[in-house]
Amino acid sequence: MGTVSKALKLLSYFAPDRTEVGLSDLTRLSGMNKATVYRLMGELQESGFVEQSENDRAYRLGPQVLHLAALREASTPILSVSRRVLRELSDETGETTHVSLGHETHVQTLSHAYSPSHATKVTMEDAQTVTYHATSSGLAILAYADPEFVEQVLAQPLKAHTSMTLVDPDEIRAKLAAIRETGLSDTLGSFELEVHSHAVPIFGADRRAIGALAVAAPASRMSPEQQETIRAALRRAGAALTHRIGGSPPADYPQNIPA
Amino acid sequence: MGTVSKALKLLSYFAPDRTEVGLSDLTRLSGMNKATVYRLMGELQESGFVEQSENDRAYRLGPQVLHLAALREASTPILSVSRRVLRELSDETGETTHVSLGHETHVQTLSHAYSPSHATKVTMEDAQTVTYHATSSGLAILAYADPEFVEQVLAQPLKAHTSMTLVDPDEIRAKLAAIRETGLSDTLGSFELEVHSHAVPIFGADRRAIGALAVAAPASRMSPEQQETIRAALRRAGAALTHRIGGSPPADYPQNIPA
DNA sequence: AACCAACGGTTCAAATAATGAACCACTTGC
DNA sequence: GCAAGTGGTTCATTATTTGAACCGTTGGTT
Repeated sequence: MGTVSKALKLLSYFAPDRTEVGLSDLTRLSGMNKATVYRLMGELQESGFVEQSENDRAYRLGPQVLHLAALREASTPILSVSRRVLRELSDETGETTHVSLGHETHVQTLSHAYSPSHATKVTMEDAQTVTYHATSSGLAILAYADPEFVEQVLAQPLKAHTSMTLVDPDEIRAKLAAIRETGLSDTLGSFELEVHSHAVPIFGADRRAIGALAVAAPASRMSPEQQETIRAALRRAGAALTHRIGGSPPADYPQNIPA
Repeated sequence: MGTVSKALKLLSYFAPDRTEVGLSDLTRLSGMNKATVYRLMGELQESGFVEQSENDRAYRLGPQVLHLAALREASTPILSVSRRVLRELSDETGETTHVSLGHETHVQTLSHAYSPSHATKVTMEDAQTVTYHATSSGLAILAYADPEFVEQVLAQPLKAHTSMTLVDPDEIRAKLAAIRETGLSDTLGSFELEVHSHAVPIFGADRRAIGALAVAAPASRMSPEQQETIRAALRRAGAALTHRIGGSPPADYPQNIPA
């Protein structure tokens, strides 16, 4: 692993529940030498990727990441576009919605929206890291990913988040095939019990799945009618989001599924 | 310069008008060896900071920057908060508004809002890089920056963007002192002719200026009354933004300026 | 069709930068 | 006043980065 990768890996230890990290923590988390971490963080700081708290000297992400994100948005505006799509989808379905992006080994939630319709709802945090195999979003992405990428994901240890999580690679492959039939994935309690989640893949300009759009609802509220509402709304919203970021679904993506 | 800094410097060549850059371009822009650029970009790609176009192999910023920005927003939500502040300020003043962040050698616009009030307005792009000395935002930040930082900025060559740009360090120092009197900066045509811009600094938790909030209007529309409206609105909005990101103005910041 | 220039990508000995054990100064809790 | 934690620093050893020259392709010109 090159020096640059090591430095960037240090950035990955920031998380929603750990927005500030000290030098010693980073050293432990990364397993690198303290002097190395210190120097790398110093370089990251010079470039504005992290900044240091005045009093306790803990590191936090710096303003430079906002700048780069603004630039990325200028070319591929998935965030700003998805915000509106999420808002509409939440209003339409009355449930919590979110978009996620597929990464090398995991899926990251990017943005979410709540609906005021119900007092009980699935709550979310942005920038959460979740697994491919246990989430409807992750499975939706996998269903339209390169087969070798799927195998790479399935070759890793698959954690059983709940008793409902699919951890058998063969079962997951079957599930992915089923998802490809409809273009829509759903999981019941496989990441968190009592949560019934539906998702559709979002495609980039190269017709590959780059992320997913999802609706998460309490299982208790998931009547067959509600499920049909969600599936229809999700299909429309997903197609809209894919289109508005300049992407296109692959030729074999089920376009017009009759009710 | 360490390897990490070199890699991160490569990211700085992305701009609103150059969202995709090829290997040879990066080599020329950075002055580094092609093999070096290739390897560094490869590492940036592995970490998801950039991705490569399928057809022409040009690099563009990757999804990882969005993830980090979402995290940064979770701890210091300047972007999401500023969006609302900008909206209100634009509605109130009828003009274009924007927030910028101060960096080592330059200022970067982060987000902006337009007003529908007038057909003619100042147009903006997010993630633009501008100079400290020629913009009201930059001067507002400098007025509340460390004196040594000010000298560092003034020691660089100061480009005359227009005939109105202040380029004499002494004149700029005088201007900064004047800004400190009122806590508000304005420039007329110093970055672009015919644009009259007002700005207030935004302070972080450590009471240092981290950025600026600005209103940019066509000079022709800037009557004394309109100017007073803008100054008052800007003062309020700036205080609100500083407060809502968890920051505080320094003790010597003029708080309640009578009209 | 032959040419040329520019592109992305690759190689490997030489040069340079990264590394890590041990260190210091400081703060916190007992 | 001790012990254990913190952030920060040093410097000989080591491993990585570097860059000139290379290859294969592509697209435009003669």
